[in-house]
Amino acid sequence: MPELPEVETIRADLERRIVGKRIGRVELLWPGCLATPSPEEFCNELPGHLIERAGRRGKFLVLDLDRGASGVPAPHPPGPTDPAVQLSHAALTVHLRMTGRLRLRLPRPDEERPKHLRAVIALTDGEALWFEDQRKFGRLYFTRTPDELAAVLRKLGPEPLEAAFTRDALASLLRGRRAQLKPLLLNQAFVAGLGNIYVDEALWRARLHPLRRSDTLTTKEVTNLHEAIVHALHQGIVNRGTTLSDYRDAWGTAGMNREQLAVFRRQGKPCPRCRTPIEKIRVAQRGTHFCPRCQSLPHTT
DNA sequence: CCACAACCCTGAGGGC
DNA sequence: TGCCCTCAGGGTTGTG
Repeated sequence: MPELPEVETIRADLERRIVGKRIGRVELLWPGCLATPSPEEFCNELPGHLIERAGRRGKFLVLDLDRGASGVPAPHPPGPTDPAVQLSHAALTVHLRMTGRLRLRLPRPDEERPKHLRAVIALTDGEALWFEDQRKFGRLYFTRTPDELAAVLRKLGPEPLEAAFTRDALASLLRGRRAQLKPLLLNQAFVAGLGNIYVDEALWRARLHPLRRSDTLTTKEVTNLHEAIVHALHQGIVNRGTTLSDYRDAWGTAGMNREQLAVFRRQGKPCPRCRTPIEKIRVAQRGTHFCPRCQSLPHTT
């Protein structure tokens, strides 16, 4: 399940390898993976665009494209320093959801294609971006204006690894919320990029019970939670992501963060801090792992 | 705002 | 071998 660290790993790898390259032929092997626009528009309009940047927003990978469309004049030709130049760009956005993979490879002429290949974005230098997805939850978005891209990303909360996400910012977000911590942190509108793995890991590090109500945290606990979120995500990135079964980076290689996990899918195994066996419960329809001793729930809930 | 559940989907693993 | 059931879960949608 690719979360922020996994998407960030893929983004950083792609950034070095595909920026400045041009998109060639596009194949949709399973059109259902396309969120927007129509398959015809996608296959006809995407080729020719130059990839200018590999960005990320939460768990979305955003490839910024030039305006492409050779020969089509801009609606209102801007001057060379006009910010509208930036704002006019198209984008190819990917959400990997559960089992999605994005791989950059040099296809061999006679090779067999994997069963779960859903889309192929060829580059004009001969390489190709493969979008694979066993469970068909992942989605591609081709947007042609900043407004269209903004509509895709509009519900996302703040980026937890940006400078603006301070301890005080988290405290301010928490103010007035009364949900349980686990579902709140999974909510992408609250903070963008956390998923089941890193929420469990962050709550363990902060010594907070997943069912703890968000409006009962002390100042010190908010500080701990902030530090724990940032630490869990950074550690995931340093280790190039967590591979439980499906996740692979842009070269098809597994991440190494699984060995560093304190609680996730470690039920019955000793807590790295206190050796108490890790427990697994179900919260918000998600498997939730925690140390019953380190992360005890106050009697006041 | 919050909790809950169905839905989208495939493959792995258990029971018989 | 094979069939049925459960489980895995990110995000959307709808209900209360």
